[in-house]
Amino acid sequence: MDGGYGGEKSALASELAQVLAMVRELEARMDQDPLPAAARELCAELASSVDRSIRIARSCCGDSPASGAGSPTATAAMPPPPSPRGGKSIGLRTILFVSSEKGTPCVRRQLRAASVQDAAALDDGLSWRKYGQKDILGAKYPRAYFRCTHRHSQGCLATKHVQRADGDPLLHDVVYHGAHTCAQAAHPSAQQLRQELQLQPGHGHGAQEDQGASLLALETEGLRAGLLVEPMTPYWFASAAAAGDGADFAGCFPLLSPTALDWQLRSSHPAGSLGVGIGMEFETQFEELFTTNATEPFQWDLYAAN
DNA sequence: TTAATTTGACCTCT
DNA sequence: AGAGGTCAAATTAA
Repeated sequence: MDGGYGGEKSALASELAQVLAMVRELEARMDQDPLPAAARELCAELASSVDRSIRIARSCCGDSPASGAGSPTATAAMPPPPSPRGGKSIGLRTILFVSSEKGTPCVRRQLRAASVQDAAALDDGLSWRKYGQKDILGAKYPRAYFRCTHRHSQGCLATKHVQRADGDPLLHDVVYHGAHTCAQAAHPSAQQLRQELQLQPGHGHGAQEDQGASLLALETEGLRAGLLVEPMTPYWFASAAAAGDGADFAGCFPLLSPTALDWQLRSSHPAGSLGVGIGMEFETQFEELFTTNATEPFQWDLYAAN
């Protein structure tokens, strides 16, 4: 352990290095033929990364968040990197996409390591055996395929594949297919995965069945949100301030969809009335809500903003 | 010696 | 035909 602020300094350094890499990539794309979607994605990533950097810097330097929103206890409890789910993974930020593509539910996580060294620790605590690796068209890094070590001995069909994100060696895309049915199914990670895999379209959210739709679950530092979205299209959070006028919900985050529609995530949970400032960055709101009300389940709904 | 990883070949799907 | 996913023999590590 590197007690004190060592870990956070390293996280900050890697976060800033990532920002730099994205800026350079963005610069390079400016000269190309219109690639609005790619540029927009980069901008969203950039904004999100800067936001995280600022928060890390604040926590490292003992700077108060100065927002006036949220309770002091909440901000004091905030920064230590989350310990996501029992395993050795130091996964710092997780985004879950629960999809029903090809009829087989899967869970997609984006795990960011604090440093290149930490990337090896993106282990989820479960035992996997690598059975293949493939270069993916247009991707900088190959995709590695894993299946459960106990596939043959216990007939466990769980698989996953891991791919490093282009332009960001710290970001890993992990897609899980199937839940563990072997002995390690009792492992916290496997149990959570099983739970997530049960979040399928038409189940448990009151959302109507929609042909080809997927359930998108977002998780930031353990706080979860679930919503029904269009078929497995990538979504990004915009960092713009929310504008939930007239709504009863204090927690209201903008979600930018590739269909050019603006969406808003609204919390119907009492936690939404915790006095969180509307103008704060969504991730900060997420963390504020989570740290002040971590034990409560959250329910979210997706609204078109226009 | 056993288990895990690597890697080229093969299969399936679009 | 090409891309993604899986198989299995060869190789490496424990």
